[in-house]
Amino acid sequence: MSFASPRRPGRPIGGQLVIDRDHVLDAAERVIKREGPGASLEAVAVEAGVTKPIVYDRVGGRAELADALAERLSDRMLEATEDAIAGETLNQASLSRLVRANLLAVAEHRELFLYVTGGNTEQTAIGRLSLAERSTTPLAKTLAFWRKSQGHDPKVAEAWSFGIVGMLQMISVWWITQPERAVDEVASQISDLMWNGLQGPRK
Amino acid sequence: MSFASPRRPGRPIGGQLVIDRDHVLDAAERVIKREGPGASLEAVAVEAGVTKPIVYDRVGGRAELADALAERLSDRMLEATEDAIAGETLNQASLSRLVRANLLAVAEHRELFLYVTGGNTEQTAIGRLSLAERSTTPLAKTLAFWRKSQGHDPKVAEAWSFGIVGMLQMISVWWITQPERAVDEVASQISDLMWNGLQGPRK
DNA sequence: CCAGGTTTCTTACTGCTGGTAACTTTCACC
DNA sequence: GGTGAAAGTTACCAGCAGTAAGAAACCTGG
Repeated sequence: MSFASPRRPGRPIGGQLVIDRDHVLDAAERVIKREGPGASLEAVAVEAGVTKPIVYDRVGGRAELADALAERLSDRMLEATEDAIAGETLNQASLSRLVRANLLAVAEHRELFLYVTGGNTEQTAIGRLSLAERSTTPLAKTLAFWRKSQGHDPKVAEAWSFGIVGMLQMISVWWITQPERAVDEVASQISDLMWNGLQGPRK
Repeated sequence: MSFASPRRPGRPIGGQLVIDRDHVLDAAERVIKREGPGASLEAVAVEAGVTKPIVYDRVGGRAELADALAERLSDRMLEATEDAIAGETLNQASLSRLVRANLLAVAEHRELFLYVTGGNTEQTAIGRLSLAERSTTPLAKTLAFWRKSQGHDPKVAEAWSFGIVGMLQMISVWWITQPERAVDEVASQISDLMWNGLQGPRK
């Protein structure tokens, strides 16, 4: 859609804006999937059928692109994990399915995941946190509620959610470089660790 | 030491090799500490008092530099965490000290940590795994032994150690961007989560 | 003692990328 | 119709990773 054919400089003949932000972001995802996490903004522009300044106008520079793609990716992953537990109350089995769904979602968007969690060169932390925070914010709320309902201090929720997300991210990176490993086994092992940890201290 | 003054091309007057690998790596650490994780190889060369081809000869390109620095950093962090538990058998209190020592070590080498765990652009995963694997390998051994001694299946050790290291890395990144947060509180919360998780299923 | 090869380092370059300034064409309004 | 805003493109700059080629000192065989 919106095939900006004019190779001619100047305002397009039809008038009005032709290329929207999502068109550029879609192109970016295709390029990253094809060329890997090292894909350049120039390649994104070519894939989108526009020129570089358009990319900068619509989404900003490299850091902002990573941030925008992080938002899209985290939405998809949240959706996938929520589907996995399907409204069921949290228990060991549903947690295992959640971890499994997370691993599979990362594998499906492998290159995109590496791009988003990878370096923004300047402030590397931001890139990794930007994906993480979109997951930790809802997770922290759930955790705080869960803790309170069990008569425990909900204050740990924020730190725990970052810990859990970090665990999932590292396991994902590790797993996608170990293709022979069975996803069910890894998901089961990790969900065991998480589930026991979440129970709080034994009396 | 080894102040290569000759701005003149050609073999140095004293004969023999003058700049060794460690000299370049030391310079790289200083530059990264001063200029942040985005420091260039050119800046490293200047700081070392040499030119770029020397850097490439001694340590290789950007990826190899990150790998070499990851090795140094992981050595220091392992030392710091081992000092924290000081040979004591693993329990909840010593685990908390371990997590605390880890956080403080990351804070001390903040920029270097971000450089090492940050993007190697091309294959981002490698950079993060290279630091992680140096921690997980000994940790997995310890975990496997611990599990066996408690009558549990030691097979989970590898996945668990990656999960734990990922948790620590993410918590570290999060914590160093939240300077107001008390380190003892975070260390205590995270060690709680870990300790309970490690205990295995309750009967 | 000196010619040629070896070691060690520098100069100078290529190719690419992120980012931007300046120009060009069309539209919309009065 | 003329004028300014809108929407693009061309063409550029600066900086960086990485490398090829050359220059000075040292070493070795005759």
